[in-house]
Amino acid sequence: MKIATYNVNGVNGHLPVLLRWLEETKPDIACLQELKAPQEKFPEQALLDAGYKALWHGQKSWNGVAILSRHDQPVEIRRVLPGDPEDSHSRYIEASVGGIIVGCLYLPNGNPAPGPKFDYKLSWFNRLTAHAADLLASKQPVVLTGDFNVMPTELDVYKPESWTEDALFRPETRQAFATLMAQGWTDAIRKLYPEEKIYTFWDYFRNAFGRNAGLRIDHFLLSPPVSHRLTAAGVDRQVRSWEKTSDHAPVWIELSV
DNA sequence: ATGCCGTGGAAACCACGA
Repeated sequence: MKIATYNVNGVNGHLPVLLRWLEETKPDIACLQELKAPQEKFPEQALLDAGYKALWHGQKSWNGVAILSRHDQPVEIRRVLPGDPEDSHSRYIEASVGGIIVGCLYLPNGNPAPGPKFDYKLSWFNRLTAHAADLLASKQPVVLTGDFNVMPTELDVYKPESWTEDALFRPETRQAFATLMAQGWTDAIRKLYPEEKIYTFWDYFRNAFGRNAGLRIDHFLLSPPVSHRLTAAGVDRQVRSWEKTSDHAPVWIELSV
């Protein structure tokens, strides 16, 4: 079973690329972030025609997350990260699909830091960590995936020294990620490729993709019952080279059944 | 060192992204 995650940076603006990627790589489950579309403007029919049933939580202009399945309809568990009734951003959706609990997330960017946006990032991270502990305690097979907006280590940044003050790489952010991982999650890419420079995002400008000036910020976190099923993982780098593409590339894992 | 590009929505610019 193949599960993928992809920050599409506008599900309608980049729909042709999304459909081409689904057609070419055929993930069984796909998690999307940055839909940038209100609930009623999600391209449900185009995805159904492509063979995918969807569950989504849209928002006008920004954010927005979705879970797609080639097989059974994803069964919604929640569409809000617990812990803050005032939080109006669509950044989390969770479903039972293919016998796995899939949490699809779009963690706040947090820049500029310090400041209120960075505070929001860290507080969102704390809520995620609290919820992740509950998920682990359930002993269920769980996959937490999406755009974490964190480069966990220097290996995950093309030029670490120029990112130390950035919200994606500040010590507080990396510490928050480390605290989450210490609960017992497995970083799928790092389990299989502990030493390789692997990126999932390249800026649109300064020829970032051509220079491979990238970041690894889209991650797959696997609970113990899932991590022992991991057989392969990778990044669909070629998608980033297509016309009218997202600034992120899809990431995927393969699980034994 | 830097939103230099790109999306979406409103308004012909602005917010936001990493």
